[in-house]
Amino acid sequence: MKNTATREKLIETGAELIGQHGYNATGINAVLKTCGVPKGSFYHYFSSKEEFGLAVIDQFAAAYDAQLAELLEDTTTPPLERLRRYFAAGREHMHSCNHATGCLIGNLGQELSGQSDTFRDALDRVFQRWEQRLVGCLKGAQEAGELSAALPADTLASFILSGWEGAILRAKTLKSVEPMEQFEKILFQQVLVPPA
Amino acid sequence: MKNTATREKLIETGAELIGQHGYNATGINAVLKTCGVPKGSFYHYFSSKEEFGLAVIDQFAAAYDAQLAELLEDTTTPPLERLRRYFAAGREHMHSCNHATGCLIGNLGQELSGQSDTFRDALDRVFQRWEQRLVGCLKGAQEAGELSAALPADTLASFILSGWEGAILRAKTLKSVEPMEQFEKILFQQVLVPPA
DNA sequence: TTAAAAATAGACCAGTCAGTCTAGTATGAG
DNA sequence: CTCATACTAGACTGACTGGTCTATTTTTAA
Repeated sequence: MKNTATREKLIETGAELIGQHGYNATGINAVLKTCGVPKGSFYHYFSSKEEFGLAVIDQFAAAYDAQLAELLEDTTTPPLERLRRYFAAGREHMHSCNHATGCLIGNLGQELSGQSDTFRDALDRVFQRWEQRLVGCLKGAQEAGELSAALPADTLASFILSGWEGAILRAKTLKSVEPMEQFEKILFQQVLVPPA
Repeated sequence: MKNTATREKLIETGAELIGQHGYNATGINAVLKTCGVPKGSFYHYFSSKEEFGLAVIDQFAAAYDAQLAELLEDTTTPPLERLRRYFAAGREHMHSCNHATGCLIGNLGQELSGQSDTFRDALDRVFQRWEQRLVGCLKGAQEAGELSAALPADTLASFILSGWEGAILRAKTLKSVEPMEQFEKILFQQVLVPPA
């Protein structure tokens, strides 16, 4: 019968709590209590907390990537404008979580990549897929003549991802989206410039 | 008699372990065992784990700021060259810790700013002092004619700090300093440019 | 020399952690 | 109906958590 509803509920609740408090600070019992699932069910679907954590990452990454694709491959909008919309969506999300959650992948990357290679690999794959989406959008901008082709798209993508993740971190500690705005401002003013 | 040696040993060990495993994942007992100090001493010097964590942050921030000042205010070197040296030092540190530790303040900012306002405030103050050091160096560069005065130094400083922290995060998950190099490359090529 | 204060020492506590275990219920196949 | 499997249910375990407690040793000041 494969009742996946309970499994999904666990993952959804896990993503929420881990996003708010981190992986280590989120107890399995807290997840169970929040979504009203007994412990027996948890260990029926997941063999350990680590496997659960990886499932949370996978599910989040899939959903996030779909959203990313929708934004960055929207061919009815000029490439650089798509990027601006992506940044705007990130700022809105930051507001909506009271500057507390930020980016789940970034949070876990910081917390777990020194703790477990399994987690680090999983998170790095997410970052790389994400970077590839940026590369696609940047190449589109270069082909459309919106963006100088002097800089390689993959270097730019790495630069943007780093900067954006860092801006999210600063926004969390500052409790303000200002660092995200400042990052975007200079990025478009100095880096993502039209051909000379 | 104010024996501060034990206290310092605790803080030093704490910084090391928290840097490696994060705050929540570092138990007091582990700190005590590592540096051979009994629990009675710990609670003689610190009233709680939180107070201990704040002391670790303070001590780290002070040491880091001193190093930062030495690098960024070295008037025998042109301002932008000072910045390059600072980035080089960061990359070296990343190598020396096997891409595992990264930046203690960044790590804790990610892990704790959603968990405790006390920690968030302390970490934000560190970031802001850090940013001010950058502002000073950037203004020096503008005065020396190395850097266009078109962009406000404080916006630039925020941009650089965000980007650098994000690059450190990426370097941790990738286990390579490449993101740090790519960030530096584009920063100097596109952002920290001489007056037109 | 002595008494107060500083510091060391670690057994101990209640609570929480991830994970196990046994029992029971629901469901689908034959 | 029958039986195996999927799933629910939660009491329980041993290890570990931050923190307390009492006792002892060391140092300082008078």
